[in-house]
Amino acid sequence: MFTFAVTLSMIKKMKLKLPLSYYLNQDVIFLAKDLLGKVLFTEIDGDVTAGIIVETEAYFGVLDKASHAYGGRRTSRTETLYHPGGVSYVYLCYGIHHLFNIVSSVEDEPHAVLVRAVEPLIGSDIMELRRNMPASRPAISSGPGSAAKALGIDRSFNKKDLTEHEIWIEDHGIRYAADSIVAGPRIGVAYAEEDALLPWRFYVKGNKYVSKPRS
DNA sequence: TGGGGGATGGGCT
DNA sequence: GCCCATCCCCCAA
Repeated sequence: MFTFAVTLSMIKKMKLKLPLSYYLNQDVIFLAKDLLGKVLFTEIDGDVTAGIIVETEAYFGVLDKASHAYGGRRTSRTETLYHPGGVSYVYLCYGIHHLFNIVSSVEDEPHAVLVRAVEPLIGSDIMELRRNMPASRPAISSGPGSAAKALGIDRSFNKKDLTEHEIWIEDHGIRYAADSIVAGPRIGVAYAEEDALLPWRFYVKGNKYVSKPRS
């Protein structure tokens, strides 16, 4: 009986990176759900870290009152959202936290998926240094600000090509049963009026890295 | 040019 | 549960 470990170098040799065509999909609600289980990577000064995406939110472009692009708003910040799918959108929230989004769909259709939590997969030791806490604590990568920080994502990652090698996403074949994916209202978007109630937050039921909405 | 507010998180009570 | 850090964005003027 043989056993073997999947090493980082083996993973790097396989063609697991999601292709540009994946991000051009015009159904951002589908993508937000489909991205659960995909693996988000960064490589910074030779340090590779990666986490399994376990919580996302879809932002439905110009029609979505919760989106930065609502009503077709086009500013220097939101310009990234109008780019064709397959780039990152990173912005500073509350002056402190960097929030990472995946821009999707075609040019001038500013859809995006916010990554709200990841489960550490590769480089937990590096994440511990970035977060200044032990990897045993779910808080290390729970919530959009923490997930981005654990992966070393800051504003310099805005508008990066996700098919390149600074930040990218891979499919490692992780799949969740339909009944273990939960859909519910998005977090922190009360200002979006009726759109605040849309069930466009998706997460893996029971996963300890999924963020806890404040009650 | 000014100021109100935000797709949050951590620490303390 | 409460508090507030901290900075950039954005729109009104």
